Amino acid sequence: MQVYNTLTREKAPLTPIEPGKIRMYVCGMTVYDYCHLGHARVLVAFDVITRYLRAKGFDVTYVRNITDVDDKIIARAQENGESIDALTGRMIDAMHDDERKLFVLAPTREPRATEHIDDIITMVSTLIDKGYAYAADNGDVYYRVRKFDGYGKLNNRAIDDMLSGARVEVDSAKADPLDFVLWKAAKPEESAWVSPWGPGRPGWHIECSAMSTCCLGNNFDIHGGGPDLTFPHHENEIAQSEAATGETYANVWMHAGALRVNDEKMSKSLGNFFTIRDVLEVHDPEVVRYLLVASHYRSAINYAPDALDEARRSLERLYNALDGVDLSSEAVDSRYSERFHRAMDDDFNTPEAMAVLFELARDINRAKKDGEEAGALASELRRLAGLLGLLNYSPSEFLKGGQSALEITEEEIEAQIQARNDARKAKDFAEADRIRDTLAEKGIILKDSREGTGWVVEHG
RNA sequence: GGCUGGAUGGCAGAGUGGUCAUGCAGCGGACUGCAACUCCGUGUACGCCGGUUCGAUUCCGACUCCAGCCUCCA
Repeated sequence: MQVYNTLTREKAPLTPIEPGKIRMYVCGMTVYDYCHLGHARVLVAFDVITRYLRAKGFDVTYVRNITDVDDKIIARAQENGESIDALTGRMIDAMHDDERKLFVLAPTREPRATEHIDDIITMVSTLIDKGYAYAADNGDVYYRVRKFDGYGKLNNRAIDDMLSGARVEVDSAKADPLDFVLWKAAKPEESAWVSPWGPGRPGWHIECSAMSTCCLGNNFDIHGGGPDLTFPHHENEIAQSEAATGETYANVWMHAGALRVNDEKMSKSLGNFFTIRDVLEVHDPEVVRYLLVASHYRSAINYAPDALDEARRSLERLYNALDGVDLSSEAVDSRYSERFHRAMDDDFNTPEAMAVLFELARDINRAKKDGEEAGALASELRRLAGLLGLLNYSPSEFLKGGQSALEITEEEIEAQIQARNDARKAKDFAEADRIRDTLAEKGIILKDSREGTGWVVEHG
């Protein structure tokens, strides 16, 4: 199993710290708003990684935090005129709902920053004791970046290069512009936690260091996150944790690629982001998931309207292959499985793994055509796709899906099909075609076969 | 400016030192009353210039262009 490590910028064999076990931490959401497609990308990427590692027999402990204390949360709660707890509670529920819809399995643990304030305070104290942090006059506590030798190693950056680009902060209590905040003093009106440095709340970076260490130990296997977290967030986590514990923090750093919208960066500041729930209003969750899995996890994905339509048509091919085949038989054909695993073993190469799925589909279709038993192949297709979290539905569920939008019931469709088949028997093809066209206008596509007439719902 | 990663057929997207990615779309054929599904066939694709090699899209070097990070963001 080869995995690309952002820290070394190369693939290397994955060697668990404890044989057979993988301890993984992924930076989760700041819960002040609904999750957007960029979140979906990260969620799905690490879901596939977890599913596959487990399928390979690893005992995976997957920890993904929730940031439920932060400036943006405070601001948004105020804006909405609701309490912080009400806001974060609502957003956490919504996030779980989005995840389930996208077939993302729940992480093993989901620690919340507010539940780890003591651990955070302990770590900040340790950093102060070791000389890596200092309490400033304004009540903030800062990390002394220049004190940590390895600073910049994740991003291959020299400290002095950063200085030239650093923003000049007019009104700062920092001893050095590069220093970053570990503990923020509360403003008079704000709710705050008691600390040795006065009332305040944790800085963003420290919570991940504290929670990952608490849940997984000082040294763990994989640390993941979105593409824009490598700097400064992950760089700062390394500085905090390694200074505090004296041990190597995460062995492997994994970062998902960016998700772009119509060839533009998707960002809060540009305001062009799609929430997951908006997209799922219009598109089947598995279609969205397919789109995300069809590219390698590290490459950029461009989200565009056409891309989802194409994803649906590709998925239809897979479901069409499964359609009408008995899926109860045992899946055993090592040829496909071997190739699938070879692809996934190479840094989770999902596009290549999916090529195997489509070859399976073709072989199933050939077998069906030749009247051969296709059950074992179909079961294999379903099993392998399941490792990617795909083909969760029955073929008819998927192919006949989206009926809620239809203005015709299943009974009416069946009645029309019967009427058409009567017309066909009577060689009244004009009438038969008229019925078929009428149904087509309503989004119902008929499929004649030896076994009878079936139907699917047309999309797009 | 610094760092990182890209440039593959109409589109999406893997990969490889020398016969095949895969999907969508297109075209031709088969099946069908006609369709849909499906099957078979089909495309001088690898940014540009040099080098290494019997042979490079794949290795090396230069160049051009693009994106991300360096500021809250997954």
